[in-house]
Amino acid sequence: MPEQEEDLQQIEKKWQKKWEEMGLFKTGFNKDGEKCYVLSMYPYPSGVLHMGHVINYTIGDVIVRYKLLNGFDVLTPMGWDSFGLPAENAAIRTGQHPHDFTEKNIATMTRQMTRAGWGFDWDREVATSHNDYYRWNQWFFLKFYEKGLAEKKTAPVNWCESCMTVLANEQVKDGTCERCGSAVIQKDMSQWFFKMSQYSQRLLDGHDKLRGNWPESVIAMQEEWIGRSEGAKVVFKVKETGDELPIFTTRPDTIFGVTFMSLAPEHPLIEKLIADSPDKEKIMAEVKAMRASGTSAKDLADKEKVGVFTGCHVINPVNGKEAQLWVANFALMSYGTGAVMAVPAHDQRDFEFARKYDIPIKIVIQPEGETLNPDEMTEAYTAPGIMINSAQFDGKVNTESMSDIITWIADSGFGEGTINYRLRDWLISRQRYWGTPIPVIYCPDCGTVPVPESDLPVLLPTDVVFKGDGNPLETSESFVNCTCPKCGAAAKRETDTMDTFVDSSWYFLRFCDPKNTNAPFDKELLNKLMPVDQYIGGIEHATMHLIYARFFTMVLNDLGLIDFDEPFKRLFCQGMVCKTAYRCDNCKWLYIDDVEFENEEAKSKTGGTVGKCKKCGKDGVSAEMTKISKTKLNIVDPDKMFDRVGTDAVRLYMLSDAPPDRMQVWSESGLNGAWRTISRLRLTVDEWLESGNLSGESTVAASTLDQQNNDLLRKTHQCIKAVTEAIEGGFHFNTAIARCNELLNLLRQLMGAKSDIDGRVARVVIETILRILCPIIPHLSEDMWEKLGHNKSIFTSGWPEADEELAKESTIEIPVQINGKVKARINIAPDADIKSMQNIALADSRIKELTDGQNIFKVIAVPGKMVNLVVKG
RNA sequence: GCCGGGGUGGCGGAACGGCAGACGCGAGAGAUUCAAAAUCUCUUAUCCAUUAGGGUGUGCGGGUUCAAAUCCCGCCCCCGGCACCA
Repeated sequence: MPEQEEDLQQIEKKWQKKWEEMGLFKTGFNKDGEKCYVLSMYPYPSGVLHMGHVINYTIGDVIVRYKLLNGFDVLTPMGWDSFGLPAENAAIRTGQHPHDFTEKNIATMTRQMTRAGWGFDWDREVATSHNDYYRWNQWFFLKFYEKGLAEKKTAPVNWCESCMTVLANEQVKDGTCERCGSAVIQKDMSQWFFKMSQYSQRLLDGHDKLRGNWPESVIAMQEEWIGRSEGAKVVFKVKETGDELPIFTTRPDTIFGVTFMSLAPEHPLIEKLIADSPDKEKIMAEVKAMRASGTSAKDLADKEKVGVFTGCHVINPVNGKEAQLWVANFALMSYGTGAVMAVPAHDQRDFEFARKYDIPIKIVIQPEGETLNPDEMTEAYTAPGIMINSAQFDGKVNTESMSDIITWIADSGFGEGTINYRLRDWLISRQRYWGTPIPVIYCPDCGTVPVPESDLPVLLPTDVVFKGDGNPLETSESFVNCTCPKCGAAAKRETDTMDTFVDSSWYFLRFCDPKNTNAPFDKELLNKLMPVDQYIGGIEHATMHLIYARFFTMVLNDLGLIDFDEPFKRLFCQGMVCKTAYRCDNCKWLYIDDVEFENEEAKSKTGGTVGKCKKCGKDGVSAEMTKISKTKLNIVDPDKMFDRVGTDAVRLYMLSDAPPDRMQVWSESGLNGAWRTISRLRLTVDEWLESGNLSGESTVAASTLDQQNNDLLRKTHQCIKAVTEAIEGGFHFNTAIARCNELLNLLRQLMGAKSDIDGRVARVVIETILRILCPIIPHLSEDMWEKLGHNKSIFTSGWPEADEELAKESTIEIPVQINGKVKARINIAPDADIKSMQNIALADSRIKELTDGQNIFKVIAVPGKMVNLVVKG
């Protein structure tokens, strides 16, 4: 560990100041270069920097610096996602105003982020809780409203009892609140929505542009979330009441097999259907029980299928047959039409339901050469087969007849072919204070009136009370009471605020023009700077932020405000930071210091038992590699790490072990290794400077060198080539670092052997390593670069170029195999032809010996790779 | 169940048709030191011979090929996402 921590921090500060002075991270630094917008997801200002931020912003910063070295004009902004619940909860707890709480946290985190040395253009900083930002949320809302894309409607919504607010579908995980983990209930409420479902198909189509540049998994998650399915809408009629009951099905081929129909418990028609039933009360009680039984994943998964017969029947339009009409707990009001035609023979859910309630099962699809018997079936038959009992479709293969059936249904007036999406409208209302007020006024005479553009922003009032029971905004008289902009009558203001995902749906646009007071941004500036060339963030935003932002961008494009419809050209998702956590059966999670390891090896184990608990003495403490978290007592404080080894060593370690999209394992000893690597590099520079043998020249002709120096020079160019490919091929910084280590090891080995290294070659080697590693260890690279006599920043030195000629080997060693097993090695010219390779291989003494008296059937030679002899005894 | 990503030494990982284990961590031995830390050198997949060499090895079972961790077929396991979606 470093002895000169003071020194390290001085060096870091010195160079951060220098970069600031030279405007390294300002747009226009490489003003003739092609633009490159590198964006790391902005943080919520929690007040504490955690390792997730560190990996995210380190990757972003390395890319920024790499692009700068490659001559790009880089845009690297940063800001704050500063509206949201934690500030408000803190206000309820401590009485501190959310604004003060937020500003304090922003100040703390700015300090931490600056200290980390991440290159952001702070002149472009935005905070979404400032009214010069959120006023434009309101402005966009008005535009959406004009276009009919913002709408207030009463709908069953997700309500979190603990957060006291509604949640968007995307914010409900396994039936619990994504934020606080408590149960989410369904409630009918009148709420504001953005009509995102209208964009389902476009969101899906847009993926074609992103494929190859976005992680496959994120695209897959979005596709799943949007949930397109093709099928048909068919209108059934209720025999008893004459009501029309449309259903959506993806299996119109089974429509002749309908034996009952399921309605969602929330279906609006239920009350009317059972109005005349003698069992009315009883049925309604069961329906209510179904509605009440939770929506949490656990409930759903183990929930048995239950239902109640309404006493009514539906008429199947295709054959006029009657079928019982049931209410069933597995039918969802939120998908399709809330009514499902049930074909128990060919759908597993319907099958289970029919068996339970003794409803007939009718076969309409038969596996080829078999005859299904409804009484003996143990599960639904869902594979392809031959249609039977299906009128004119009998004898056809169901999967091939799908479109014919849909055409027939449409032509006969029974329904139509249709596409259904799982994606629903985006609920943006939140019953909270710390967010953007929705700019709407309710007038007793004029109804819902949008706030005129000229009256924006609608500011958050300060005369509010935070008690924790309901929306604090409602406690502000000055806010709620207003006059109608249309007629001047006394009116009430909307007290719902916007989901904070509205803020993050366009912050990347504001970064292009952060100070604009006349508009959210200037279109021409956006045309120059957008789209984001490289976006970096966590995968947890796959179906929330990344869908909302794409939707928002498409709407702004339709409104003519921007000229592109996909905001993020390339997306990179970093892996989680994990660390071994220890657990004792008695004492639960343990700090590593409370574990008595059974042996040295146990210290590096990432699973199984490792030793004794120091607290209670119990044996069998288990180790587990898991995401860093407070509860598992395996957190790492970035600030402490920076103090101990400096930010560069932390950065180097974060990137050196695994590719950055994989899980990162945090270990103290690994960090020490990174520190050692840096120390060796610094030592090497110092030794050369002290020796006085280092040349001032950094160009050297290979022809003037002896073999050893020539070799060193060649390895240097091979290193440049390999590193460039590793970075361009998907940010494989781990192998890039490994290549530099190899080169440094080689140099130090020669130095140790007191070899006669040419001073010019030494300079080339050292400077190449520094120029390659400077995006990763920027402060110390600059420091060494300066020591080597440079008076301009290393970041103006450009990315080193590999000289293909110099990188070429004069001879290479390749293996000679006999029947696929390596038996000897030979030296050949890298461009030796097959014939000469064969000759050299066959002339090798060891090969001669081994093939003596054998028949050589075949000699395979792959130029530049290997020779294989096929031999039989 | 479906979708995505994985399974390689004690550990993180490299190689992605052509020498398996780069680089780093850990461990062992030695050098230096009064001593420790730091640093440096060597060893480190495994088994047999241990001098030379030989066998076995990339989750499991098959296949293609002169050659497979890599390609194909069939399984198993781990991580992440979705899941009564009609």
